Amino acid sequence: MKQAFKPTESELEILQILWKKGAATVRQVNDELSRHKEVGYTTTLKLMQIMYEKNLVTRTEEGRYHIYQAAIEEESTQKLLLDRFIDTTFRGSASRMVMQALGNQSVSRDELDEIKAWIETLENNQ
Amino acid sequence: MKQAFKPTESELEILQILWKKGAATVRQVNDELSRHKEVGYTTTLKLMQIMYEKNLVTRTEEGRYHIYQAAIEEESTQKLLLDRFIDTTFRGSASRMVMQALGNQSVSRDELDEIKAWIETLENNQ
DNA sequence: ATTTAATTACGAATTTTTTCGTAGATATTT
DNA sequence: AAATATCTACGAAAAAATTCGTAATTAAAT
Repeated sequence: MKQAFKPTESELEILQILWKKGAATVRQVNDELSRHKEVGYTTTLKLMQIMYEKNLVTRTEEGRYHIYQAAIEEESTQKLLLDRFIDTTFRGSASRMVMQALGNQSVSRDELDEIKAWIETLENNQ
Repeated sequence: MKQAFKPTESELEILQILWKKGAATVRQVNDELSRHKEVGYTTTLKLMQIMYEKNLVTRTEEGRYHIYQAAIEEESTQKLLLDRFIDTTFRGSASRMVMQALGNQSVSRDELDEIKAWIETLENNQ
C-alpha cells in the first residue's frame, strides 16, 4: 500500500492518539486533544472525516457511533516522516541529527545504553 | 534568543541553502532550488522577502543586488525543530526516534562508531 | 541611445490547512 | 411524548502557505 500523503500536523496528532488507543470515537479523540489545546468538537470531527476520505483512518459503525482506527502503521509513518525531516532539516545527515538528539538531555543513561547496544547489534549484522 | 516562529517547509529549504552558502542572492538560491524542483524566480523572491519581514534572514544591498544571509543559527533551529518533531511524531521519545533513524541504513559504519563514541562521552560527563 | 536582460516590489490568485456554525438524526432523560 | 443531549454530515469561512503576473528600475549589450 502506497502512502502518497504526508499527514498534516493536526492529522498527526490525531494519529498519535489512535495509535496509542488502538480505536476511538471522535469524542474520545477530542477529549484527549483538549488536554493540550483548545479545540472544538466539530473541528476534530471534520478532520477525522477528511482523514477518512484520504484513507488515513478506517471506521466502523457501531450503533450510532463511528469507531475510528488508524489505517497506516505507526512505524512506517514515522520512517517516512523521519526521512523527510532529516532531509529538510539536517541536509540528509542522519548521524548529525542523532547526535543533536542525544545531546538534548532528554535521553536518560539507560536509554543511552540501550542505544549503544542497538548500534552494536547493527554493526554485527552488517 | 527566543525563536517564536517555525519556519515553513519552503522557508527551511531556503535556509538550508543560505546556511550552506553563507550568503546568496535570490538568483543563486533559486538556481539551487531548481535543481530539485520546478520553481519560478518570483516565487523564490517572494518567499525570501517574506522571510526578510519575519527576520528569518537579513540582507544587504550590494549595488543592484540584495545579498541575503540567514538570521537564525542552523544549530538552534535544528534543535527547536527536532524537539517539536520528536513530540509530534514519536510521542516525545527521543530514543525511539534515534533507534528508528539508525535502523534506516542511511548511516555508515563509521558514523555508527562516531555516535557510539559520542554516547560514551555523554555518559562520562553525567 | 535603444534594446535587451536581470533584478526587486507589489499585489493578487491559488492551494492547503484549520476551524466552526448549522441542520438532521438518533438516543436519553424527564 | 416532549425536551434535552449527543452524534454525524455538510458546507463554508478563516487562516496560512505557496505561486506567479506585471510593472518599475537598473545594468549590460548592441
